[in-house]
Amino acid sequence: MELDKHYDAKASEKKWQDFWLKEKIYAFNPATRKKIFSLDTPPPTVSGSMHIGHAVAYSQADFIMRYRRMVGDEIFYPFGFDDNGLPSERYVEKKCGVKATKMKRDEFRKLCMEQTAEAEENMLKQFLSIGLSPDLQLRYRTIDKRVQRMSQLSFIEIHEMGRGYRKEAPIIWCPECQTAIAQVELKDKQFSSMFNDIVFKVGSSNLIISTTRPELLPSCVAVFYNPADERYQQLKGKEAKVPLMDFKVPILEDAKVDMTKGTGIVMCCTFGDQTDVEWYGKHKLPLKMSITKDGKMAESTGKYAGLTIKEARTAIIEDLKASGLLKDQNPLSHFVNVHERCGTEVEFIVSKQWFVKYLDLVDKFVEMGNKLKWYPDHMKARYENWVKGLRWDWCISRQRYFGVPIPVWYCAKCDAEIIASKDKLPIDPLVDKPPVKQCPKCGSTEIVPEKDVMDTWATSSLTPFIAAKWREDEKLFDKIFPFSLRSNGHDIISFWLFNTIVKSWLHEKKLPWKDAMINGFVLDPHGEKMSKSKGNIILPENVLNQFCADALRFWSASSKLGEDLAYQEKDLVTGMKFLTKLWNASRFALMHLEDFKGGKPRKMHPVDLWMISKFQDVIKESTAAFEDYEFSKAKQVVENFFWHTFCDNYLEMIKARLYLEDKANPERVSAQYTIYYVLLNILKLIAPLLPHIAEDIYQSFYAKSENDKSIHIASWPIYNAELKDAAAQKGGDLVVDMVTRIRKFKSMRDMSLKAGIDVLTIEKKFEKAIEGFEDTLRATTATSRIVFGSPMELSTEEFGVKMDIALHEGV
RNA sequence: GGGCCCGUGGUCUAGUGGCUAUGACGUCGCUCUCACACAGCGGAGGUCUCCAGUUCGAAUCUGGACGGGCCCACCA
Repeated sequence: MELDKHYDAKASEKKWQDFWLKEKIYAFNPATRKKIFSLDTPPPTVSGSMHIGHAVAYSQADFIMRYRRMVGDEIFYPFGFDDNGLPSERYVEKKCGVKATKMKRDEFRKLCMEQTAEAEENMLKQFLSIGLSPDLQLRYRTIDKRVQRMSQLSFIEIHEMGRGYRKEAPIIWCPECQTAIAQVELKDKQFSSMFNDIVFKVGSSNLIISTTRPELLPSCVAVFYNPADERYQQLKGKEAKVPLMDFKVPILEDAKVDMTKGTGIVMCCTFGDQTDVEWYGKHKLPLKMSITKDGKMAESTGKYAGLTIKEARTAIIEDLKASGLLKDQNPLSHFVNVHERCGTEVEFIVSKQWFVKYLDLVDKFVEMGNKLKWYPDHMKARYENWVKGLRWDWCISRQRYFGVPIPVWYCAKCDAEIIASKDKLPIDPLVDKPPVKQCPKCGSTEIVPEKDVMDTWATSSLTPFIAAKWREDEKLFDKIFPFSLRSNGHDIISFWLFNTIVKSWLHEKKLPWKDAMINGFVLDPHGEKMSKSKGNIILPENVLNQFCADALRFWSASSKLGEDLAYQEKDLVTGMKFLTKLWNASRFALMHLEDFKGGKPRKMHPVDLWMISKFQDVIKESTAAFEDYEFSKAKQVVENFFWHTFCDNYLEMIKARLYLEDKANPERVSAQYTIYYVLLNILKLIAPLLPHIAEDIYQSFYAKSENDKSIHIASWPIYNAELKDAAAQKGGDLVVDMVTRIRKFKSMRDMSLKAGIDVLTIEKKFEKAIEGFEDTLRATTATSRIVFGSPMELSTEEFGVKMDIALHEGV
């Protein structure tokens, strides 16, 4: 079968994607006896569409899986979506024009279920359109009933271990969105503000304190100075009267106070910032909340009650001025934490939260990190840096709507926790009945449900469990767990990767995977991070439209593992050119293979031995690179060999033999055998990276003789030392070198490359080395006669060959 | 402030001790040679960020400086 003149990438990609699904090329066989290779990829959050970073990261993981499949492993390659939590809520609110806070919880959850399910179908199509090869039988959603059950089971087991506990803790709250938010949802924003020097009284003397948040005076619970600060030693143990307020607060020491800032004295309010939260805990300070959940001043603030934060700030400044307690005002510009979504300054409020106790396990987690094999190696340092910096237990409750409910009720009287029974999971305490009618502690019949849901990481940290059916299918789980490979971006080492290790340790006392492959970010052409506000977002669908999936993958394969990758359109163009070149070279090769009967000829031409010998090194290097997850190196090696050695040199060198009149001439058959073998194996080596075109060419010609239903389940080429031929390799390299030299000679004289050479005189000492290559050398350089003697004129740089070139007359 | 990574022709990049530093894009010249002009052949273009050290020898190792990136901490 002949290939069409032009490769229609779009049609081909669609066609083979459908084929792979239909033929179940990626199906995992649970009954397998083969070695299992399993992958745990990040379940994308449901944002409505795949972004370019996804496309690159998932392609990179896919390269490895396609390679392992060809090597002969049984592939366990699940694919999931993380529908829990904020991103989904945001997506739904935006898409449907609703607000979670203004809806009934049930209705909102129902809407989220419908919308995320729909969005996931679309996203899945996008992910498949770049040629990923997961087994869709292994698809999961983190909001699925079975996943909810698993997540709640994990919660209960952790509780049984004595590691789940509930306590009052300050949480980050967005007054605008009326919701608790996580630290990762914070953003720095620069504000111009005012440093207000206000007067606290200690006895009759003045103590000046600088603050940007005078409205928090009603919440003031202490003032601090640095124990090393000699100016304030005499204040120890004394109390300060808070201006405008009717109370005094203790003066305390803390090393965290910056002596150089303001007057070196700072007031602590519950709560102005993270440090206040810390001091509140550390110094056991009382709680005085001045700000309510809707961002207004609380009843307790007396005359300021009901004002917004800004109004209160102005009012208090005015009152301070009127009382002569405002000494000075200095404008300053500082960074404040705002909610990334609405840009509102966040507040801290206190409520009861669920925690997982794990600070005592830090050493264990470090040890686990050491056991994991990191690719690249240095990414381990980031993990360790994070683990060693942990200061708090893991807060897993969220005051949100769309997530896995915390499976607990409480006694309204004594606050006893009533945990759901394991065999009833999943449950929603707001809907389902508690397992007991009355409180086991105090006997009260008044039982209230928990409203909070779990942090999305509490569930998505279970992805290996989810995919391998932990506590569901123990036989399968034992086979799969621990996984072979985890792939994720370096930005979520401290979240997803770390949390997964935590859960895996708690439940199974094992590392969840053997290897971790960490990929970089996609940046814009200038090397900057993409963001909506900068307007420099590259949409994968545009890339796919303008180019194609294989080109996108080709570009994705060009980044070294762990390194960031800048989007350069020219790299996509390069990918397209490569596809064209591969197509054309194959077209040429297959044209000459139509009458090839198969089988290795007894006598191989030296040029063919040269080619096959050189190709062994390519197999070796490419395989080694894939084993180390170095797909960029694998790509480079094959790309370079294919384009330059195979096309530019080898195909040119065998043309004369291919066009021989006598089709059965052994020299021709030797060349046919060689292209059959080398091209097939080049296709295999490139198949993990460019699955569509490799399949297309394979199916057009090789499938009928190779018997594998798809190139992606064909066997990976194996390095064969017996095919290494030192003599042929030397001779071939020498000839290539001479050809280059002669091409240069002609090029410098503006001559056509087919311009004839009468006599080519080559230094005698090379006669033996190029024995058998003379005809090839003559044909490739349009030389009539080669003689060996003592020439003077040209010498090649690499081998020191000396040649004379006597041109035809009149050329 | 702490940790990690990076700094190679105009642009991107390979190379982790050794002959005249790899390749791609761009650029210039030639060639429409029977797979491919989305090509081929050839040319020009680099004090390998800087300084000091180790070494017979450093882009490569060590120390420092400068510049860029990411994560964390801080932000009264």
